[in-house]
Amino acid sequence: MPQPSFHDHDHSRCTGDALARAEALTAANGSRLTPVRRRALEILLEAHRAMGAYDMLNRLAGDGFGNQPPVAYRALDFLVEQGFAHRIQRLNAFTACMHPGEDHTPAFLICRACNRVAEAPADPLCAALDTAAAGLGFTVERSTIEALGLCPACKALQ
Amino acid sequence: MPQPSFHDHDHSRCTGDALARAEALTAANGSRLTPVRRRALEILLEAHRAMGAYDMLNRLAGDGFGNQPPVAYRALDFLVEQGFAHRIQRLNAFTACMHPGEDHTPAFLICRACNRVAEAPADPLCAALDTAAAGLGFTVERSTIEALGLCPACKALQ
DNA sequence: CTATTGATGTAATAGCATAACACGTCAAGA
DNA sequence: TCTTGACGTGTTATGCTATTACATCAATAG
Repeated sequence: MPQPSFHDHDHSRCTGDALARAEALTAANGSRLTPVRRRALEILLEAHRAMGAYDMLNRLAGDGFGNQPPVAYRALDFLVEQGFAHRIQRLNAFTACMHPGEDHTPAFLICRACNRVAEAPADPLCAALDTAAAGLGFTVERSTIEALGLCPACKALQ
Repeated sequence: MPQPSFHDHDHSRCTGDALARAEALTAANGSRLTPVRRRALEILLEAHRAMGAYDMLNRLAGDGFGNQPPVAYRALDFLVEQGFAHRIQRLNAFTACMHPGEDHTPAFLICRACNRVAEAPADPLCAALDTAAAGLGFTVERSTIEALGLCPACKALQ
């Protein structure tokens, strides 16, 4: 199940998979995938693109949940903590994780034309970063790797 | 002239150097290092740490420049465009570039305790990222590499 | 001389994020 | 059973970050 956003794929299936995995993981670790949280994850998965907290808030409010910012931020923070979603710094936005439960630090490829985001494997990159940092006496706890550019589809349209 | 922020160094000298280089570079490329812009760069260099746009704005306003946000954002955007400063996505903040004119894409090491930021060389990392992205058909134009963790000094205090 | 460009100043607004408090539920332990 | 504590949710209010739009001015090219 290779790269997500820049390739065609059975979307309903990947959404269902991710939800099922989220259920399983939360059940296993004692945290709770409550209705808001679950719905937030569904929305992220269905959107299949990076989504701002306020967009999420509107969707949640439309579904009968609260309509104040903390509602969205709390749900999103939970999903990020659990590894079900990632935060894209550059976009102030969130995106569903394509590999929940695998404990990875991905690189994000952000298309500046269509705004889609893909995850790319970045474990070797992170390792290199850790090493470089260690050389300066710095201990890395979390890393952010994001690239802005053009996805294949948008490049073709230029 | 190795790593900046996490080591002692002659700070007034590095500030002067950077300013002089900025003068030279702008003179050479036809852009103008106007008073606000120059002052913004001085402030960044003297602060020697990442600084939010509104902190910058206060400093600039105190020096007799305008006191509306665009004043700070325009100066900072200019400095970033010219390569005299970098934006730290994770902090919504800006920091003076330690190697102006060298056209590099650094990695930033952000200490979560003292909030200081150091630049680490990241050209190999960027190259790896470009390659990984190219494998997915994605063309990288700009990359952001930031690590959050503990600097040597703060680690020692734990 | 004037048309254009670039820089600055200002007002207004949009967008992102969090602190603080109230309330309800549920489960563990007295 | 009662109660206490932890957690989750809702809401108010606020603060921080960033941009759009418009007016003004100076320098310069034609």
